[in-house]
Amino acid sequence: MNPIYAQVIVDVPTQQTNQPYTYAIPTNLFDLVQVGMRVKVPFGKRDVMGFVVNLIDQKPSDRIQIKAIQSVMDLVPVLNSELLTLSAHLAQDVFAFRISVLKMILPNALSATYQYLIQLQPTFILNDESQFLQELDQQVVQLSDFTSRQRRLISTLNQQGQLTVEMLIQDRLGIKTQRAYQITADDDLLVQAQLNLRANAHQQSQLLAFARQNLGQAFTQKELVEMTDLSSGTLRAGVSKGWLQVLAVEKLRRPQETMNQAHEANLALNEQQQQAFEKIITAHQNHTYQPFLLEGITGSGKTEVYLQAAQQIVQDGRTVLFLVPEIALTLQMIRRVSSRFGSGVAVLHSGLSEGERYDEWRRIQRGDVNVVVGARSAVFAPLTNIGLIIVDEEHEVSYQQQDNPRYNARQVALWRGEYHHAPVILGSATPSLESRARAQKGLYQLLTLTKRAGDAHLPTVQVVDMRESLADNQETNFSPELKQKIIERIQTHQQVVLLLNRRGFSSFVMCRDCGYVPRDPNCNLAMTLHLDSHCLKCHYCGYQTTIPHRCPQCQSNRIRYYGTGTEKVARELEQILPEARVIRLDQDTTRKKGSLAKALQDFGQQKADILLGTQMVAKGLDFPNVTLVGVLNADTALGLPDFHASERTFQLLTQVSGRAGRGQTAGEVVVQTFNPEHYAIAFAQKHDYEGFYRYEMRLRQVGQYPPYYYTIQIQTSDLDENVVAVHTAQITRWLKTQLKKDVIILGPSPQPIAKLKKRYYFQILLKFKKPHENDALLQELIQLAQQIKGNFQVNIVRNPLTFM
DNA sequence: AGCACGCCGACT
DNA sequence: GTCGGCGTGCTC
Repeated sequence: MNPIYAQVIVDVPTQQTNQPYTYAIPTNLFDLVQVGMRVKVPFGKRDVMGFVVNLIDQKPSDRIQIKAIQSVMDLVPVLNSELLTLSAHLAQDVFAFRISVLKMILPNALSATYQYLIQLQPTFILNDESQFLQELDQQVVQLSDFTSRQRRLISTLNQQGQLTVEMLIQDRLGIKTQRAYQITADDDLLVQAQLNLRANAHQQSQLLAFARQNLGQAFTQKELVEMTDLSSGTLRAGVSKGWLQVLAVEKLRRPQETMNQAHEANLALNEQQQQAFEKIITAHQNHTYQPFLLEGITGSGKTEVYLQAAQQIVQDGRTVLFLVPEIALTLQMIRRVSSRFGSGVAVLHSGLSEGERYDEWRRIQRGDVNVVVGARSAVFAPLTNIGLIIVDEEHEVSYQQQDNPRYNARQVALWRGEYHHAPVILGSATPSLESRARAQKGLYQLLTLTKRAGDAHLPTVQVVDMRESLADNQETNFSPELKQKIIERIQTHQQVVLLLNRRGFSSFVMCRDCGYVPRDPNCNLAMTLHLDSHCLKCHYCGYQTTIPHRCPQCQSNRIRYYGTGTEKVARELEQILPEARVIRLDQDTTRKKGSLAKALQDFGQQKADILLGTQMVAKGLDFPNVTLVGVLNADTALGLPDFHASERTFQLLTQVSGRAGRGQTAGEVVVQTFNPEHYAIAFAQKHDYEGFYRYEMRLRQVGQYPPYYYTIQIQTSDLDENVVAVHTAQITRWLKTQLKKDVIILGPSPQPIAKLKKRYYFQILLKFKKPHENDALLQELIQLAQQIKGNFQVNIVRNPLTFM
């Protein structure tokens, strides 16, 4: 029997509607409705968009009244069964609504817009109240254009027949078309036309000649004009005489970076690269899911391994998904991939316009491409037959989406690799502890690259103790050592990269004399400065204390918050080195599209001596003439109230050190710090990732942090401070009775000041051993919290990266 | 989300 | 008495 009911996820993102609704398929839509398509369905008093997730032949229950699907929005499904399954899995995993996940997976262009067509009828009576309707400059409106009072009036007038309201659900964006001509006449007719032509009608004669040679074919207007040198007027004449027919053909909006890339040749692999390559290919040939952790020092040629493996997979007829972090270097990497794979590449990243993104997505959807390269959201590319997934710089936090749905692209990549029985390469010079630990356990296969390409060596790293530099009470960003080395480089026309670490900027207190940072006695994490309430607070467990005026360690009174900006540093540079040409790179200077690329290009062409920037200068830049890297303040991230602080600092220092000495001349790195003995800095100095890994893992184990424990953050909020406090305490009590004894509960800990939209926030933190052991309970918590009246809200974050 | 229902205070 | 404020509940 034919399925006559469709289960639909409706476009209403609430807890109560987070379930499939059953609709009847009317007979005229019988052959049209398929799983994975978007449909318009009546929902309550209005129509909404929805996704068909299942077809069934029986009502799930006799008690419910069933409505019929109104219309189908797609000709072919926009979601295949893999992505539908993934959406269900992700919704569970990140505690998000299924509809939010479905919409996130698709390009924005396919998210419905809800509009209304309002037409005034002859019976319309104009008065003060209804005047706004008369004054509407267009008939198509959005509900948000009106106040609730106006909406009420529209509804009344509609009932009285004074106006009609029609609902329009549309794609946010259409398919762009281009005028084209098809040669529809047969040869006889064209010959006849040629005979009847006036002798001086050269243009038309030329058109007829062209048409006879290309019978039945179609060309865009642009192509025709270029090929024949005819005017568009002649073409129109051809149409009116019945030789040609006008049609609209699809015009794909292609991102600029994919165009006209010169082909790049393969480089020879060294022995280590070759070994890594072969292991990956073997997994591919065996058609098995196998994650690889490719741990290769900076400059060891990880990219070459990715690209050659990808080539092999493409040759074998399967497709490749290549993820790069959303950083300054995304475009550079995309160009490189494009240059190897030509027109078979699609790109997806945040810099695309909605139209470009939609069109690239459609090229993938139809199977026109075999390689997709892009940032976080590219992990949802509708590729079929995936043979390899690459996650470059797998430790990057930008793979984690920071707002709901908070998915992690690296995790999704592994999920898809498993689904397609394909190898997944996680590559990094400084793998995340989590991934490295999994390699240790044998869950991932570890591949290592320890040699730099060519003759290049890793740079020497000098650590400068800023406590000494600042002893003479000068507030400078430059130690004498760094100053001296910069001067030398500029005199010999070499280039310098300076990193000003802004992460954790001025959010904590540090002693300028001894580097002491107040830490919370329970968690041993740096406490966050709250200037408004004049206190220091541990965001992890809620411990709170006053701001010290004297350093408890050395009794100095120079204990204060710490921070500086690139602008300030640039001014100081100008004083020290007036002749140096400096390019500044930070959020402010790179906000405009293309300005970052321009700045990097200028630096590459040596139009400047010094590149001064924030985190974005640390990753992936490859300038052979850079022989000195200076880190102005290595410490700031260490002050973050986050157990990842050391890991982030080590990664940043290692990555930025990798920018020096990529050419013939050896490189040097100067790291300025108030904590010269800190292990993250010491291991980075020795380029010793493995040493850092072992040391940090011991600390994580003792402190009961990931990767030894999984974490869940339960965020609660309300407009009323007392209400949220009471409910959060209640939830904590409930959790204590429900959770297993070995689950560690931290908190509740309040955020003392109302944050966004005047809401007050609390958090509870759970630490536990098995990844999904509390999922059912947390779902139950969401259900329970939903029944609480008022503005109280609960939000659950898996593996949080920040703790308020 | 958006819409109706229903309860309460402020007005022709 | 009724208009309209908003809290509450439902949508196949």
